Amino acid sequence: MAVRMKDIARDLGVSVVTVSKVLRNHSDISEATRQRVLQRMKELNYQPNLTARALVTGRSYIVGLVVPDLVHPFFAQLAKGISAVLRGQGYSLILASSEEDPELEFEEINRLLARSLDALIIASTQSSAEGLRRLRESETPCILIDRMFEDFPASFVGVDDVRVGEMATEHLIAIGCRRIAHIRGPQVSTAFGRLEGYRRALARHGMEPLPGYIPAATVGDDNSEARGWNAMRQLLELDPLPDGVFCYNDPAAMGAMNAILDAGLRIPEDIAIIGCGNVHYGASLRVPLSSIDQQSAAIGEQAAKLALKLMESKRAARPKQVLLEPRLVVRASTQRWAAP
Amino acid sequence: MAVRMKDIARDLGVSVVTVSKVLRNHSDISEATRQRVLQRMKELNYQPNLTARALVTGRSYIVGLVVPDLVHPFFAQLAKGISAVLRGQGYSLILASSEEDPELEFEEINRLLARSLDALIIASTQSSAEGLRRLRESETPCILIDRMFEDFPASFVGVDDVRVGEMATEHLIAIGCRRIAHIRGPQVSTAFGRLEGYRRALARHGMEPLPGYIPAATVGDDNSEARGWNAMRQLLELDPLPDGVFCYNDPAAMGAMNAILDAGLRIPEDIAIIGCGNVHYGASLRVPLSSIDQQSAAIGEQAAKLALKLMESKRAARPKQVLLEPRLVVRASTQRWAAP
DNA sequence: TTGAAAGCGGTACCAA
DNA sequence: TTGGTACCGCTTTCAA
Repeated sequence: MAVRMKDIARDLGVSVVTVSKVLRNHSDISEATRQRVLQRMKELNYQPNLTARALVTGRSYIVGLVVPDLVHPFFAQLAKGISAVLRGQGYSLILASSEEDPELEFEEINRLLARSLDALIIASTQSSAEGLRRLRESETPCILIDRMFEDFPASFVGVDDVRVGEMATEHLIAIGCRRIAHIRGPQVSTAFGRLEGYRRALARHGMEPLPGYIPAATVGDDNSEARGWNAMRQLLELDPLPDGVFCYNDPAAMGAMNAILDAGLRIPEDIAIIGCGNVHYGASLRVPLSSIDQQSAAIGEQAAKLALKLMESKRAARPKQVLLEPRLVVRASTQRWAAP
Repeated sequence: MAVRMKDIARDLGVSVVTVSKVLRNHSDISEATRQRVLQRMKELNYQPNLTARALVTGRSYIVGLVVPDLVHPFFAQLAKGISAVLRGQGYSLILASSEEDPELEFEEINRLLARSLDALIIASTQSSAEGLRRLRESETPCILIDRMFEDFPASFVGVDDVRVGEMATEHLIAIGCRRIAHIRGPQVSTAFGRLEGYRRALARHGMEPLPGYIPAATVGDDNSEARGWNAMRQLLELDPLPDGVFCYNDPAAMGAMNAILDAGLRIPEDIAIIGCGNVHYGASLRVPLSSIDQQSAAIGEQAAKLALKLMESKRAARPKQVLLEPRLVVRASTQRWAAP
């Protein structure tokens, strides 16, 4: 069994309290005693039981992270960034995946709350903040990432998604596209924002989406790539064909690109494609993919730092919003000259 | 604050013990009392404090997972699979990333042990089992995945890496390659096994690696892709050039492919490439990548099931080995006719 | 400088 | 059927 304070105390003929104080560097312990205790701890390889400590202090040093899909590189990078920052401060990370299912997410949140987390970081899949009510009631510091809710008073870290949509669409316009479609994402703020940005950019240039140019993600497709492929198939039925497509994320863009190439069309000559997320293998694809960088590493880092701040502060700190600026990354899938 | 048993007991004029028994479906509670308690629990939305429960029962319902790199799709899929199986049984998953650093991994293991996990699943980055000594001493059920140690009596789930190496190399031979190089991985069992398989397959056909044909991964490269690129650059300096390369994983293969294409050579006409892992975007690459499927989903699932079994069994169950058979997936990067 | 006692939120055992 | 008591491993308070 594991070594306990009791064991050390017994061995040294001191009390448990004394051992506890040494462990936490209390000043009211004589140097001699301190040394003896430290010595014995080292010998026995003592590790304090964090569960017990959590119970009495109310601080678990555990942070929860809920993401829709771990395999999506964006969320994997996020998790990595968060984990790296927290590790340095002695925190552990409990990970839960919602599989893009609001119901499942709800259950996972409850389970996590039962573990008395010190903070929860979540890219929620809910379409309204209603499902997060219990989370708010628990008063656990909470940080939304990537996807936000207007009516939910929590901190948020993410990119400005309207800017994302504008940036991508403006870029397609700049390279000469005139019939620009948008493969949109599921019912979350990210997708809404990007769609809004797309509309605004078009409007600014006196354009608007042609009928059928905004195919919705098919429900039931198990991943973004399949959704992108299906949505692109729909677009390829249209007349006139789009000459540029802005996809709500990179996996969808990969699916769309495959659909285009399989149909015998060329990228970017016939149809230019831009995605979002800038996944790290984007440069190695059949056609290297232009993308709007979502700053996943920065989001993870900022979210973790914000979590640390919220956990340290005694009183409930005011929610804070961190909006990062997206960045355009141009690769072959949009590399062509502007039409005259 | 959160609702406690004490609150419910007080409200109903019963004892805490009674409440506790209802919660755990003890039979020695009258139906009437049971209903009243359940009723009140629902009203107050009671959630048992898992930390407290863990302290007294010695079961935390937490499983730890340590991987070298979350962003690597193989490990992301693994984590997803494990999490899915455990979720159904009420377990949570604490995730730690070792960043391929044995020292860091050592620290993470210690921290996890302090949380009294019920089991630990680990793709270890240690080059010997020595760093895992404390883990064994703790008697926490432990499951090695992907990478194993001969001299460490723990369960293992993974593919047969010698088979992986043989399969890849045999395939290159079958399509007509005669000068086959191998870009090898870091100092872990996976890499050793694949290298061994490569040698055996060559030997079986009366071949052997030419000098310089097994470039070592450059230390300091921050990821497999960069390693693959650098190693391929070394190979491209050689005379004669290899006409087939087996890479220890897919990211390395992607790096290698980029190096080849950037040098103006063709895949697979000049050099055929095969990787390992079968990452899910492999089909969308510049040249769709042939690969040996490592069964990441199956590994995750099996590891989680094995963990469940070990946790349920009272006495320390004997370590069990699960060796999965790899599968060859042929794509364009090795699609060419055998030489006459 | 040290430690006895109380308690964190539960569960186990046994007596009422 | 119900509940008192002890206890899990640690921290906090306060008296010695």
